Amino acid sequence: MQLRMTNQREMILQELKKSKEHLTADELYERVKRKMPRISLATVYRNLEILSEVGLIAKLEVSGRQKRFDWDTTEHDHIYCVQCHRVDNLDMDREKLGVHTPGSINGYKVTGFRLEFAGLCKECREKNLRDEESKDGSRNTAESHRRTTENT
Amino acid sequence: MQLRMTNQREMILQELKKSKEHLTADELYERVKRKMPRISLATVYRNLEILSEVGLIAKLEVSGRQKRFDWDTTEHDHIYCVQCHRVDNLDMDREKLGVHTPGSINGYKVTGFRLEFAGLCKECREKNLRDEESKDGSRNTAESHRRTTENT
DNA sequence: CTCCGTGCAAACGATTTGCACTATG
DNA sequence: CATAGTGCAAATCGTTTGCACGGAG
Repeated sequence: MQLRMTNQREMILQELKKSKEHLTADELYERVKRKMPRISLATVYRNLEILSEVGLIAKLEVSGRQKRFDWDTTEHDHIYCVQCHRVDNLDMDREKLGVHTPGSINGYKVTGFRLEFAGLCKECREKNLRDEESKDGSRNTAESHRRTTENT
Repeated sequence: MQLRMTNQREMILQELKKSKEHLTADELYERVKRKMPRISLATVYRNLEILSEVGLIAKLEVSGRQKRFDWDTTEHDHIYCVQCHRVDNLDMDREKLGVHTPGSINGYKVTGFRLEFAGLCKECREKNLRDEESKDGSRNTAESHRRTTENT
């Protein structure tokens, strides 16, 4: 199974690197489509998959949501915004963190770990502040988190 | 919006706790169905969602795949098997790990982190050994991970 | 008796796949 | 010129939702 460098593959790779963001397949599709209008979403998916298998890009599986793809294939951790779901790279080095990949835990042969910080990004925090101000004294959005029956 | 403890809700909760595993919605559905054949998958989803919002169970979003649910709501990390995707609890405490939730990174206000180890579970390792032995000298399964064009 | 919860089916969003065609190496 | 890759549409997978009915409080 020989790899061929097709125009669409090259374009996908190039757009991903250019963006410097962690794009989802369809975000990338939208961008690539601007230059190659006939490209199909399936092609984007297929190429992202292949490119990540081959090590040219990295596949990111952050907390439940859509997969994102990373142009930066060196090992690093991420932080994502719980509100807008953007993902950023962290450049803190893993050594300093104190987490080390142990040889084994619970019968597992450990191959690595994923450390992922969650928080509110600057933009969302600022946005929230603005919203808070304009809405004045009514801060009960969505979630309620009530506690009930507590069985056991 | 008052929470009611219906039979199906109770059953779901009970089966999840009984299993001591991190089940997906449909795994749990299969189990509950054995005792309540008319229950619907949608009910299981709805309840898992509600129960986790309310804090009776925990929702787990581990590396890309299906959501899993955890009877254990205390804060702890996980390890999952890259081969069979089972998930186990880790009881190492976070203090000892050296990772602390910093106040802020990269403009984010950090609210927490998720640490997730990956590895091969005992069962899969044993299985692989067995397979290896019987197949003798032919270890090229699936993945090849060849490197190609390396642009930039 | 009030609504929260249910079952069902249909809708959904993300991703994958089968197919006939195209183009890279 | 063989066959990896493409575009398209349909299929699949996990999950959510609208609706009319049922049962907990």
